[in-house]
Amino acid sequence: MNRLLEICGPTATGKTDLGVYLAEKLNGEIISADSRQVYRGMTIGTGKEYSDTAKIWGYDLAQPTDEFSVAHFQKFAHKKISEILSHGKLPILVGGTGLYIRAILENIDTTAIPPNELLRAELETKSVEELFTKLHELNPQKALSLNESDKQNPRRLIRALEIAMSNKQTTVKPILYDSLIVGLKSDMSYLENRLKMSIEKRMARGMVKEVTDLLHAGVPLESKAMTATGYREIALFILGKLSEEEATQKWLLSERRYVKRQLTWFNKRTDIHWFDIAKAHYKYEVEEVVKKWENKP
RNA sequence: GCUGAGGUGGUGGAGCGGUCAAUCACAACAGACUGUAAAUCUGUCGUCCGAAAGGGCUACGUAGGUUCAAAUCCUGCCCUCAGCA
Repeated sequence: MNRLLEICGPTATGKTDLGVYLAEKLNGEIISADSRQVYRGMTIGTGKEYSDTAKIWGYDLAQPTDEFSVAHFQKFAHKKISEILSHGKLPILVGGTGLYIRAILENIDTTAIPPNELLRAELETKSVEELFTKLHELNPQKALSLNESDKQNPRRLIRALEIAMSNKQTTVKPILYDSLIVGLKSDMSYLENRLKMSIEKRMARGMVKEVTDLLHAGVPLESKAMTATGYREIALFILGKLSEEEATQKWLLSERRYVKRQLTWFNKRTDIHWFDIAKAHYKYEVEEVVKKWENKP
């Protein structure tokens, strides 16, 4: 089976950095699995990094006002991975968006069913109880499989209904790659420190200008792209609703909360090889593990 | 110094005699996750015992008082803010 190296972990742990390092050593190319780096014009705030030596795919796939979701990513990534493989190189999937990674490694199948905007608009007016009742009528099995949290999550209920009402059949897709998953993390106080520094760096690099440009280009404050951490906060600063100090403070807070959600997601997986980025030579340890995996028949 | 407003849990901020360990929001902590996923949603959240039901203890600036009962009413004191001097 084709090999795929996967590097995951919370934000600001140096995943791309490690990816570039390994790409050089192992003749690989990187694909970013990040739901916000796909947007053009969102560079500083989403932490895009560029390398002269390693190819990085997956940036700037859409306009911030475009519709973009896992399904688009899945299609893109599968295609890109097979291209890289056909050149005899190692594909390295690098990112912090759990669902996107899962869509590739486990090949999520409901992505074949597209959104139905009309239906969504209609369902959005209903209460979660009504949505649940309706789902229970159409697909009792799915309805009963939902946990207490999802039963009260309108977005998930609407999507479940969308699937239940679609006439397209989903087929279980096979797993396509033999993958090694490397995870990067450290303890929270260490990560928080890195977040702080990363925000300072991004501000110095021109985050305010980047957000100003987006606003001038007509990207609405409520748009999905603008929910990326930091963007709304800085936009509010630009609009005079927050001081710079307040804005960066709130930004740090949302980064922190994002990191925790990412860790909740990744910690659940049992197939991740974790490395502590606070350790001086973790890169070499990763390299060793990866090489062993690569040389295995 | 005088006048007015106010001091509530980690924070903002309700409550204005009993149903108050105190609405709500935020933060914190834990969790969910199959086309919005950096999104969305759930649970916990004074403290102690308990698996739970439930129970104990300490709390609404501070010291007293009134009352069967006070975060809520009265008085002194301390502090904060606004206006006048």
